[in-house]
Amino acid sequence: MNRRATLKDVAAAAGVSTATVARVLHGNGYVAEATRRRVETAVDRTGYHINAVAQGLRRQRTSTLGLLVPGIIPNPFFASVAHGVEQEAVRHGCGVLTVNTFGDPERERIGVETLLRRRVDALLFTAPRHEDNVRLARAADIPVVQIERKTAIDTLAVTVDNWIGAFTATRHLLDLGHRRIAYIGVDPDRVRHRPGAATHPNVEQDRLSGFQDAMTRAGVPIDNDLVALGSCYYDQATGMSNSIGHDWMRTFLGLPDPPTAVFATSDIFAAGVLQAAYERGLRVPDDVSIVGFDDTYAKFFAPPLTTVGQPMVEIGEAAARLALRDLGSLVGSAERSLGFVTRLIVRASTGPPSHARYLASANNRNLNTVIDDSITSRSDAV
Amino acid sequence: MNRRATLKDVAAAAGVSTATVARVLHGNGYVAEATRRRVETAVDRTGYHINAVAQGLRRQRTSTLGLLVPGIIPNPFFASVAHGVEQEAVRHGCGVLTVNTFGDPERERIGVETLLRRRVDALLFTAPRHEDNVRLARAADIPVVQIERKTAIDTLAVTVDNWIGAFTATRHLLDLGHRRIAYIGVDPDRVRHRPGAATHPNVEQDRLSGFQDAMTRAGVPIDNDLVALGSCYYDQATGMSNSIGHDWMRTFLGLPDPPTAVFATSDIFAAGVLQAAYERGLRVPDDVSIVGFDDTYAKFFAPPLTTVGQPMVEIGEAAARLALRDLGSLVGSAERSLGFVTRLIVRASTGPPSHARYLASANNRNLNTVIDDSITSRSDAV
DNA sequence: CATCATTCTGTCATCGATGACACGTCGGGC
DNA sequence: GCCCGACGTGTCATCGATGACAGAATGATG
Repeated sequence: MNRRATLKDVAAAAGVSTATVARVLHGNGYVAEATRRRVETAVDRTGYHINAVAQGLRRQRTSTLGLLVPGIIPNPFFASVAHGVEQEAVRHGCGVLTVNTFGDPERERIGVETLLRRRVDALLFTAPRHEDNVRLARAADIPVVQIERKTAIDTLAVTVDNWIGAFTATRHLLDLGHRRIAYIGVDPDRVRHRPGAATHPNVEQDRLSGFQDAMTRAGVPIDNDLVALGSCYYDQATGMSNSIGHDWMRTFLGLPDPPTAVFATSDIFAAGVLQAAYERGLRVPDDVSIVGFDDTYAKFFAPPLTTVGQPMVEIGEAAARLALRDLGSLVGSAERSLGFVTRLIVRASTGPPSHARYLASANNRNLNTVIDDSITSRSDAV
Repeated sequence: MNRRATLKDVAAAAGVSTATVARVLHGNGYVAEATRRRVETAVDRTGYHINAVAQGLRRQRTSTLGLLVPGIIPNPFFASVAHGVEQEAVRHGCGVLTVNTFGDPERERIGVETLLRRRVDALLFTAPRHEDNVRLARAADIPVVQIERKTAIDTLAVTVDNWIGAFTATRHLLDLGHRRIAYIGVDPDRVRHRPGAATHPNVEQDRLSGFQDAMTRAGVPIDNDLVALGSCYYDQATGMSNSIGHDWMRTFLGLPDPPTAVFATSDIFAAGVLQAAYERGLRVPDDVSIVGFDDTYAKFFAPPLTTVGQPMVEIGEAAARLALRDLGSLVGSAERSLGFVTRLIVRASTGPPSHARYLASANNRNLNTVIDDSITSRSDAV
């Protein structure tokens, strides 16, 4: 079995024409029962596997989605989205070609060109980095989906409401009685002013606004000393983004009046916060409460972290579905954009501040909240 | 620009034949300077991207690797390996088609067939699940690489020495003065007796043996109450593998003479151990030392975990290189199998047991060890 | 001036599957 | 006996790039 069997080989083995074999393979057209059986045994005997390359050329359809991700390391968020995309694609008989861009516009461009060359049926950008690249994809006349972030180019899109996520998390802390709440996030301005960058949703701005709005509505003043804005979510070189949370938390703890709660806009930032707290011998949530974002690492920490969960797998699935639907009917009949919401997942890292423990009680307003008792039940840890 | 431009379109636009355009594109054969320029502008003007599908059919080579992974969730080990594969593939101008098998033999089979249909140039199995599937791939006459685990079928392979990893970790704890050391791992027998399963290296057996051998050589008896053997690394349904570590640690802590150190064969097991310790108000490493495995989550924990690191990205890269080299020269001139070693990464979760703190000192033998001071320096935490 | 190597370009069969089309054989209804 | 629809099967152009081959033009050499 040196050369792979072709349709022709099978046809010869079964003593029929290639058209008949094709009919058997795809189950369309008329084929006599006896012939069908003869062909089927011939297929088995020759170990024939249809050649998807030739098929793709002929059909002008490869049943392949192209997926661009900034890097599945170190952020498991993208791994989960990619997983969702793959899962949904497989359900539709499609494969997924994944390209890592490392968040670099140039690599992203190369990725787009590679995928266009390979004639993917649709192109999915996760956190697109430069609008020129999205435009390039658009020009190829295939469905394009932007996930999580969106450049100025109009395409299909799947996004998440970050404002409500941040708002709910902050509100949760306020409801517990916290007043000195620190925020560790990324500076919206630095992201905004990158040329060609994604503009909507403005993830960083929305998270910051959600925090600010919750504070303001509760009549709690925001102490600028407690608002830490970095330049990015993780360091490309070292990947050590937890050091960002760690360093800021150390700074906070050096303040005359340190925060009783910290809201970090990523589980990895929160990891650093937790580490700094641990170093000082602080108990969580007894001495300080911590909320993360993403629900990636959160449940593995000690204590398991309260966090703002994003439906990562569902996002990926929705993106794939959007792309594949658009493949079917070119008229954009249904919606071209899907929005998801976050949910606050309450685990064991948040509780009332020590000085206000007495007013704890159950005035914890319910606003899109889930209690995760899976491992360390709340009562267990407090 | 409704239809994508083809070679013919470019040729027409430049007033030459398709052969000439091809020559310009690939830079081989003779082309007059003036013609070359004319063709190049025609390429730009038409927005031409070579059709890799047609190219693949003609050349009988798709420049695509097929990668089977049990699932990039919840285990980031596979995500990192996949990342390495992708990175190396891109360097060689190849793409990667990834299929998740969820560790299910049947899904693995379907994945192999899908990838064979798509005529990938090589097939990489990460933790192959059933030897029949590997055999199926072998029959297709393309390079096959088995990563991390290996079935009875002979192919190219990339593996890691787990024995030395477990041995070193245990030795590290012994050197620190620990005698009551618990082991949380997976039962080698349950894995071994799965039909068609991977047999080499026997990851579970090697890790257990490494632990046992280190203890035995140090003359320390093994308490079977402190050896926990589960059935798998993570629960397919819930993915909550940290509960395994959590539950076992609770059991250990209920013992009359609890362990002073725990060696868990996965960072996620270790996460559960850490959580259980935290619930009891124990300090790490002051009250109990913890060592993990994989170096996936380890550095994000509080305190950052001492762990046995596996060179995940390098493994992926090596696997891709092996596959691609074999593509070039069909004669297996060089080695057909690559072995990697683990390294012990010492962070802040291990220290001398409290009753033996006085004999701590620096008799910490060096055996393939790395000290990671990146965040929480050791002295800082102890 | 003949010869030959070098440079430059075009023609066309091929990779393997597809599906429109044509052709042939039934059996039933008129 | 004729016509028509339902079956059953084969032929062949096509998708787009490739590269072997042939042919043509140019310049150099004896």
